[in-house]
Amino acid sequence: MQSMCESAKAHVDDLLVLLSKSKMLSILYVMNCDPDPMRFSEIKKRVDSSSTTVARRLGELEAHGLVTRTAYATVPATVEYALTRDAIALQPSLESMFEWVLNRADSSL
Amino acid sequence: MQSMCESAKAHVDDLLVLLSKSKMLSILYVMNCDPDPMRFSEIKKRVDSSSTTVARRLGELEAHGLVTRTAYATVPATVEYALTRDAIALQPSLESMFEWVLNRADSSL
DNA sequence: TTTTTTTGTAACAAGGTTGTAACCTGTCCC
DNA sequence: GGGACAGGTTACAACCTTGTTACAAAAAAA
Repeated sequence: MQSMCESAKAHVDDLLVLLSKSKMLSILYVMNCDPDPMRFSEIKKRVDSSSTTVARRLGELEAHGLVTRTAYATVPATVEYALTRDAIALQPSLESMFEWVLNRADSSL
Repeated sequence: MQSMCESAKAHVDDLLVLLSKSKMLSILYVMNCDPDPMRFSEIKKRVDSSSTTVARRLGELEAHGLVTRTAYATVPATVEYALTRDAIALQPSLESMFEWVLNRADSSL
């Protein structure tokens, strides 16, 4: 953590801060569960959070190149979010982390 | 996320909130890197955070049964923290997540 | 005409979180 | 007596983050 060059450390911190934001792991997880692009309302429903927070998180993910946003000129508007290749590379970690979480939640009942 | 019984959902949320707290992933990661128990000052130095935050995080981890705290009556006091078996089970996920993070930080230089 | 739908944004108050600085315990050493 | 050390705790101000509410747009349905 402390033994790297300054800029690498900054990038690592940046990513850890990103991943540690509320609902971030959940969003990445639900998007990973389903390989198809997902609509805003579907993500919001699955992670069970406010529009504001979901919109903020998706914006942050897009800014970091982890999701793409595609808007269609339908009525009413349709917007699809998809994970980028980089984000998909995170899939195995997320899956095993959630497996651990679910396991632990189960055994604590 | 939304399709489970209420209490399981609460436990999952609880764990996700825990893991999403600042420096939490870093603490678990540095403790995983080295299999030996680790002292407070060593953890603090490696994750580069304030005593207050490190103490709070370690307390939360202990409350969740993810670390054990052992105090020795040396002079001055020595306290060692160790991951529990449960926390060690999270190791593979953390390792591959950090690998992804480091990779990504590297390529963005 | 009014309502409904999707996908957001803006403002704001309430609450949560952080680091800093000060302090503490207990013993050894000067 | 006065440090120094490890491992914290406490108080507090500053900052960050959250949800809520209101609003938007455009067309189709009631």
